[in-house]
Amino acid sequence: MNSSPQGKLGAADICAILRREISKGSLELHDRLPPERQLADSYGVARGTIREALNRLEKENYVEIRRGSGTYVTYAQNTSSSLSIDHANPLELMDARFALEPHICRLAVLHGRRADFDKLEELCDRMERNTNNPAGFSEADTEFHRALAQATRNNLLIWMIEQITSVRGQEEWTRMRHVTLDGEIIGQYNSHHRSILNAIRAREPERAASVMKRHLEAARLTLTRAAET
Amino acid sequence: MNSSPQGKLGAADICAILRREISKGSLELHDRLPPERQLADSYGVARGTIREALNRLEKENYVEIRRGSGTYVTYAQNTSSSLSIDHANPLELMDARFALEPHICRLAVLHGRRADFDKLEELCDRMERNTNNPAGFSEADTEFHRALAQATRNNLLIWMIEQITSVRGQEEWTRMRHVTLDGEIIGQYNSHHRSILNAIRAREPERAASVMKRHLEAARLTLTRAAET
DNA sequence: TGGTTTTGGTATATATTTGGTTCATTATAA
DNA sequence: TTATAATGAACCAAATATATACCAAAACCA
Repeated sequence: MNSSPQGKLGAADICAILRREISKGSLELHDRLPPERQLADSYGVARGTIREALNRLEKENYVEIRRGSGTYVTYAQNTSSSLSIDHANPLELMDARFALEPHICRLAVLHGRRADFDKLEELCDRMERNTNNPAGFSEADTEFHRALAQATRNNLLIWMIEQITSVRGQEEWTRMRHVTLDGEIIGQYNSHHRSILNAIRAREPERAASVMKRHLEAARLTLTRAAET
Repeated sequence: MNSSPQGKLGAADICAILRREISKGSLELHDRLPPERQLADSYGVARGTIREALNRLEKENYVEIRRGSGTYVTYAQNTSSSLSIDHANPLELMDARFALEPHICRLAVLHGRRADFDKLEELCDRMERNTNNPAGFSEADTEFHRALAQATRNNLLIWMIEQITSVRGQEEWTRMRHVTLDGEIIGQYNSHHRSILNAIRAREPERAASVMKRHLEAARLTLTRAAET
C-alpha cells in the first residue's frame, strides 16, 4: 500500500525499503551498502534522494556514513533484550548496580512497608546463618537485593533488578565470587546488609544509599581481585 | 476495494482503516503514507475527507503531517519488552531515570570519548534550534539521553535506557509532554543539557550527576503539574 | 611512495510533488 | 426546513526531486 504501484519513489520509500532489508537480515551488521550513485541508478531516482534517505537512516542509527569509504550497517537486528544484555561482563554489571541500588535504597525508605522490611530482616538472618557456606549465602544475598527492589513498589525497577540477576554473565560472576567468598568477607557483607536494613527502618534514605555504595565498592573490590587471579 | 460497495466512506471510516493498518503493522514507524490525492483516489472519496481523517489521526499521535513532504507514521507498535515495563506509569519511569541517569553521567565522564561528546554537542545544538518546536525538541531530547548512555560504553546501561525510552515514546507520556512543553520550559531544559555536557567535558563527574538530578527534578515537576490538569 | 580511482560532501538552478486553504455546490440526516 | 458532511476545483506555499558539476577524504594500485 505504502509504495505506490506506478508512482515514483521518494526518500521516504527508499528509507522504508532499506530499513526493512536491515530488519529482515538481508543486510547484516557491518555490511557495506552499494555506493550512492549505484543505489540511485538501481532505484531509478536521483542521487540526492538516496542521500536524503541515507541521512535519515543515519539519524535513526541504522547506518553509518563514512566519507570516501561507504555506508555501513550499524543496526543490531536484535532490538530485543537478550543480545546486549547477555554479553554484559561483570564490571558492566557492577556499574549498573552502582546506578540502581543506592537509589533503590532511597525509594525503599519512601515506599516500603512493614512486610517488605520483615522479609529483608529474614534474609539477613539467613545470610548470617550461612557465614561459612558461600553457596547458601550467595543465594540469600541475591534474594536480599531482589527484595530490596520489591520494597520500592516500582515495577520498572523490580524488573530491571530481575534482569540483572538473571544475566548469564552473572553465573561467571557468582563463580568468581565463590573463589573469594571466605568467612571474613561474608561477615563484612552481612554487616553491610544489616546497616542498610537499619537505615531503611530508621527512614534515613541518604544513609541507606551511602551504605549501599560502600557495600558495592567492597563487592567490586573482591570482584577485581578475583579477576586478577 | 475493501469497502462495502453500497455504503460511502466517511472521514471516520478512513480514520479507522488507517488506524488498523498501523496497529496491524503493515504501516510501520517512519513510513510515509501515500499522498492525500492518491489516498482519496484509492478509497473513492474526496481529498477533504482524507484530510479530515489524517488530521484526526495526527491528534491521536498516530501520524505526523508535514507540509510539502507527506504524512508519516509516528506510532511505534510495541514489539517486545515484557509486560511490567509497558504498564509502567510516568512516575515509576521518572524514579527509574532518577536512579540511572545521574550515575550514567558519572560513567560518561569516565568512559566517554571525544566522538561521544561531539554527538552530545550536536544534539544540544539541535535542541536549541527547536526551542519553539516541541515535537522536534522532544525527539532530540530522547536522542540526547540515549547518546549519554552510549557514552558510558556500558551495554547494560545502554539497553536499560533504550527500554525506558521505548516506553516513553508511547501513549500518554508524549501527550502529557506536549501539554507542558512551552518555549520557557524548553529553554530551561536546554540550559540543563548544556550544563551537563560542560560538566562532562570538564571531567567533573559529580557536578554532571548533580546537574542531571536537578534536570530530572524539573522534569518531574512539569510532569506532576501536567497530571493535575 | 605517489598518482589514480572510488566514494561521500556540497552547491545550484529548475521542475515536481505535496500539504494548506478557500469556496461554491451537492448530499444526507435531524 | 436547517445543520452537517462531503465534493470537486482552483490556487498557494513549503518541501522535495532532478540534473550537473566540482570538491575532499579514503581506498587502491603500480
